[in-house]
Amino acid sequence: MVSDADRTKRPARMSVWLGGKAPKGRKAGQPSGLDRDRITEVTVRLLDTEGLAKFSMRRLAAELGVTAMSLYWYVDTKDDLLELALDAVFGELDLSKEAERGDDTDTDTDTDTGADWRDELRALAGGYRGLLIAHPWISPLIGTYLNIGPHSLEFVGTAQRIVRSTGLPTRWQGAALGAVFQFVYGLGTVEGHLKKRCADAGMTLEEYYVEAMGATREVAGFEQVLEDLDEIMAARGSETAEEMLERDFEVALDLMIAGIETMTARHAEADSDADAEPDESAGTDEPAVTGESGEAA
Amino acid sequence: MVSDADRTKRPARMSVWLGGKAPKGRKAGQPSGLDRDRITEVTVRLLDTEGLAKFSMRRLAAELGVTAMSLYWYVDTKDDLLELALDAVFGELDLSKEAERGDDTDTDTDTDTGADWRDELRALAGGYRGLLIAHPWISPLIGTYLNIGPHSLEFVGTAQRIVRSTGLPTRWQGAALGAVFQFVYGLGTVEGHLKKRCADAGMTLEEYYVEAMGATREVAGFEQVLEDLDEIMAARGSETAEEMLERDFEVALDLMIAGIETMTARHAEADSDADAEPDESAGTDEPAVTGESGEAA
DNA sequence: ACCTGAACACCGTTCAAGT
DNA sequence: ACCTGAACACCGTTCAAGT
Repeated sequence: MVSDADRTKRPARMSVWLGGKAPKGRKAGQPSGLDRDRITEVTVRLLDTEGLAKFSMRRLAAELGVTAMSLYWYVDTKDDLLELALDAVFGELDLSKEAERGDDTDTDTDTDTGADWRDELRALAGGYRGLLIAHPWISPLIGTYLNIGPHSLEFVGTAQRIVRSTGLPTRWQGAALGAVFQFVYGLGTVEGHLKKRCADAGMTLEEYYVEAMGATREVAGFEQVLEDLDEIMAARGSETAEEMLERDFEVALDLMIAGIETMTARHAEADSDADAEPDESAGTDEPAVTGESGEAA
Repeated sequence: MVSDADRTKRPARMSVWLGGKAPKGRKAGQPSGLDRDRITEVTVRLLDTEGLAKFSMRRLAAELGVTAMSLYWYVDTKDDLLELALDAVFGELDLSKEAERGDDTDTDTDTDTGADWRDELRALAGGYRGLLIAHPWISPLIGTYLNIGPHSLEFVGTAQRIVRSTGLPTRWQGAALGAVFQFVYGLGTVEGHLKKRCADAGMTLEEYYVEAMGATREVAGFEQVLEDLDEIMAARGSETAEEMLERDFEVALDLMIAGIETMTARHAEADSDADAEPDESAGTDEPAVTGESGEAA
């Protein structure tokens, strides 16, 4: 668990989304105008401005003009509240660029109908990265919780649908999903922390780099590592650090898209003797999806 | 910061590795037999067995048979201690399969000399994944700290060297490094948490999946997501959950290796008119390396 | 139905004091 | 040089009590 909520023993429900207390409040009769939505909203705002480490039930209560204990009327534990905040943030994703949820699973499974899935993948990955950068605190939460709120599931569902439409054999789709979204998760995590630290220190990204590289230089015996970095910095021309990060992200995505295409093609030519569809789904070895939505989220 | 150490204001050094107090202790004159190495060692053990959330200076002190305040003789803050523990764990990596650190940068830059870099990449990525699974607590730390301890830098240096030997144009190498190791970071993070949660709940991975999927089923409106998972589970045959994860990891790596090969080939044919080396390094747009070792680590 | 005060069992860290 | 006790300013959560 991310918070220290485990200091006390408790029935240990797996997630807020499973049979916890009903979302109390709704009718406007509340003395303090509190309800789950409002609490969640302010939680997100506080986490954005002050970070996960400084967030506390007492701090939140103060912000809402109420005692810390009042919050426990609406929420069982701090962890529950963090789960709510996490899913709320996933709601910011604009999934409109993606196909609507269809009832039939067989619509998009053709090998290479248009370049659509590439753009969809780039859009979704970009949105996810944006979330991780705008709200750095979600990163540890994603790793920790089951992540089965409605908005998170919508995201995972969209990702699944896109990967299904790549033409990649079914038994590799789980791996492709993991490759792309775990990469974005890792990158977004680092970028999020990086930008937060810059903001907190009142530095630009450029200034931070100089500082960090100077720091690394003080650790003896690793001149080679530094040399490589210097080379890259020197050669980057007029690009800002921001642009470098952006471009690296896109190149990495291109690399994975190329990988998906190549492996799809390899598979197609491997059974070109049969005229079976490249994604015949039954096989002795199917790909794993971790079940953990963190896998895709 | 990962710990609550920021509750007090402090000069805010960037890392333990930079001009902190010298690693006290060494001579055997200590009344309690304490020194940095021993403290770090026990810290790692406690983090492994009880997790980051339960780790505290007081708990550690108790384990060492000493008051919490004694620790501050050897270490400035809890964060410093966590940085030490993090780097210690990177020391477990066996980097022997990789080429020795060479002084000349031009040795391995040929386009495609042997299949070596593929195996090296798989070995290093596998080792990193193993670390994240064996010590789930390092994941948030990697995202948080500068990560410039000697063992971490050794790891980053090795990763750089491998990517340099792929034949990929220099301006894409940063992205490739990010793609592979951020992916492993993301995957390892989720797998680490997953296995820890299973262990804590006394469940097998299989049991946990059933539980988690049943849980997801309770959230109305996402039958499609579940259907896909069911399909995958049904088709996986005799494979254990463990084996599924393992194979997904390897397929994802294959996918990225295929991506690197494809992009290298594309680049080579793009300037096949000139006989320039594919990694001529100067360009208007060089790839970024975040400077943050978290980028590769 | 909703909110509070006091209390419990914790934190990281400082500081003056001991040996 | 190394370690301690007491203290400060915090935590999440419980529980009995208020309105």
